[in-house]
Amino acid sequence: MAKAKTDLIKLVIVESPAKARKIGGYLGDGYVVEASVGHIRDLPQRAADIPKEYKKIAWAKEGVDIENDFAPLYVINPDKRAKVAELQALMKNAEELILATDEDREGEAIAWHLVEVLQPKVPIKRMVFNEITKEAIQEAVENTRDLDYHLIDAQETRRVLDRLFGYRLSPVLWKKVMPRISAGRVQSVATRLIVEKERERMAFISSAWWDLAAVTALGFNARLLEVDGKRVAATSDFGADGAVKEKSLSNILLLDEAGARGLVESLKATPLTVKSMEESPRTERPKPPFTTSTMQQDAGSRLGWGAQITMRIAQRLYENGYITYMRTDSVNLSAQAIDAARKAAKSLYGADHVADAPRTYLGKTKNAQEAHEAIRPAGETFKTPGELAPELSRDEFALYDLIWKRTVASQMADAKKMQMRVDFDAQTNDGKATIFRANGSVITFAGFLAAYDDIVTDENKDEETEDKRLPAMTLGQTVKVNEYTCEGHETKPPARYTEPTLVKKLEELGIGRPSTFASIIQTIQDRPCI
DNA sequence: CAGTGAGCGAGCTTCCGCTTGACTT
Repeated sequence: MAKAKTDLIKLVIVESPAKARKIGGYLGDGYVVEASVGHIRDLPQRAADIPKEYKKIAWAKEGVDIENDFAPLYVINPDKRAKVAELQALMKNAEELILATDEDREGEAIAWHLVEVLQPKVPIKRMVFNEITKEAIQEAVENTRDLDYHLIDAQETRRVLDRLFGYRLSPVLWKKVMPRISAGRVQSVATRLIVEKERERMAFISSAWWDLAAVTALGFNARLLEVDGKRVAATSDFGADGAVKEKSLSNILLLDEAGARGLVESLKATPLTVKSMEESPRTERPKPPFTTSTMQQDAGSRLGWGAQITMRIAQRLYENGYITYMRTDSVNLSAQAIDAARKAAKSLYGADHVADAPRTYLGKTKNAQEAHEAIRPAGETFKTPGELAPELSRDEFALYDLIWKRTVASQMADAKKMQMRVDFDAQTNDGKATIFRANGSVITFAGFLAAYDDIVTDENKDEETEDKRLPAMTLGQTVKVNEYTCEGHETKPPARYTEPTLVKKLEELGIGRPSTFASIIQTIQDRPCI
C-alpha cells in the first residue's frame, strides 16, 4: 500500500531533549521534534575510532590532513550511532528537515553535520530562536533561513586549531615530563593563571603598620587620618607586592607600634571637635540576571558550592521545567520574562520598588554567543521560591531561590544610600594636630536590595560599606571620647583563586565556554602530578 | 621438557565543545 500523504512529517532537530519536548508541544501535528543530544560527529578521539579505510593513513589519528588544506576527518561519535540511526529512520517519512540547533557557532556546525550525515533528499531549513514561547517558535518556523557557512567554517577552524595544539603538545609533555598529562588552548592558560597567582603570593612581602581609633561616647568610632598635616597610611597605600607604593612613600606617615602607642598616650581622653561634615547620596544599580559564569560565582560565594555541583543542580531544575537553560553567556531576558519579573517585584515589594522602565543589560563577556536567554525562572509568570518549596530538594530550592531573586532584582529600582563623612580635630598634649574621620552610610531606599542583598565577604567587611548611621552633629561640637585604641595591621598576599573566581577570570579573558567552565577545573585537577 | 625471566616491541595516553543518560567507583 502506498503511503498516504498525511503520513509525511516535518522533522525538526534541536540539541536538547528537554527543548524537544517543549517545542513539540508548541508545533503540534505534522511536526516531529527530536534532539541530536549535542554534537553527533567529531574528529576521531582515539585509534579505535578511525574507520578501516583510514587506518593506514598517517594523519588519521590526528584527524587533520595538514598537507591537504587542513581537511578534517569526521567520524560519528561512538555513543551517537543509535541516535543517528534513529534520525535516519525518521528521515524516511520526512518531507522537510528543519534544523533548529542553537543559534551559535557550535549549533550551526551541529546543523551542518546533521545535513552531512543524513544526506536529505527533501528541502532543508534552518530555524533559530532565542526564547521558547509558543509565539517565538511559531514565528521562527515561518521565518527560516539557510545554513551560515561562515559560522560553520569558524567552528571547523576552532576545532582543528584546538586539536592540533592539544594533540601535538601533549605527547611532547609525555616524553619530557610524564605520561598522561596534557596541554591545550584552555587548560594550559587556566593552569598558568594559578601558577602566576602563586608566584605573586611567593613574591609578596608583608608590611606592618599601625593605626588609631577614637571610641566616642556617641557610639561610633573615628579613625586617625592625619598627624600634623601628614596622612596616616591606609590599605590603599600598599601595592600588590605588599610594599608601600612608590607615590605614597614621601607623603604618608607609617606608624609603628611605639608611634601608635605614643599617640594614644598623648591623646588620653581629649575630646573630638567637629571640623567638617559631608553628606553625599549614592545610588546602586542591580546586577544583570545570571549567566552560567555569574551563577557559578554567586553559588560559590553564597552557598559554598563548586562549579560542578552548581551545574548538576541547575541541570535538574532545567529538566524539570523550573528554570531556563543553564549554559548561557547572555544577560538578556525575553519581553515576557521582564514582564514576569516586574509583576513579581510589584506584588511582593510594591510598585515604588520596580524600575521605572524595563531594564536591559549589556553583556560584557568577550566572544559572547548569546544563543540563549539569561538563566531565570521558567514560564510566563515566575513561581515564588515559597510556592515551589514543597516539590524541590533543599539544594534545588537554594539555587532556585538565588536565581529567582537575582532575576526579579534585575528589574527593580536602584537602591539609594546616603554616605556621611565627618572630620574631627584633636590636639595631643604635646601639641600635635590630629584629624580623625568617621564614615557612615545609610540605606534611604532599599529598591532592589529588598530582593537581593549585597553579600558581605571577608574581603569587603572591613571597608566602610556597611550600614552605619552617624548621629546628628553640628560644626564645632565637641564629642566625648571614651578611649583611644591602636591596632596593628599586616598587608595580606593576593588571595588564591577559588573555582568561581577562576571561572570569572577565564570568562573575562574569553577562554572557555559556559558548557566547559566546570570541566576545565576538573581537568586541571585530575591530571597526574609529579 | 616445562616453567621462568629477561628483553623487546607495540599500543595507549591527549585537545575543546555540544548534549544526556548508562555505566561503574
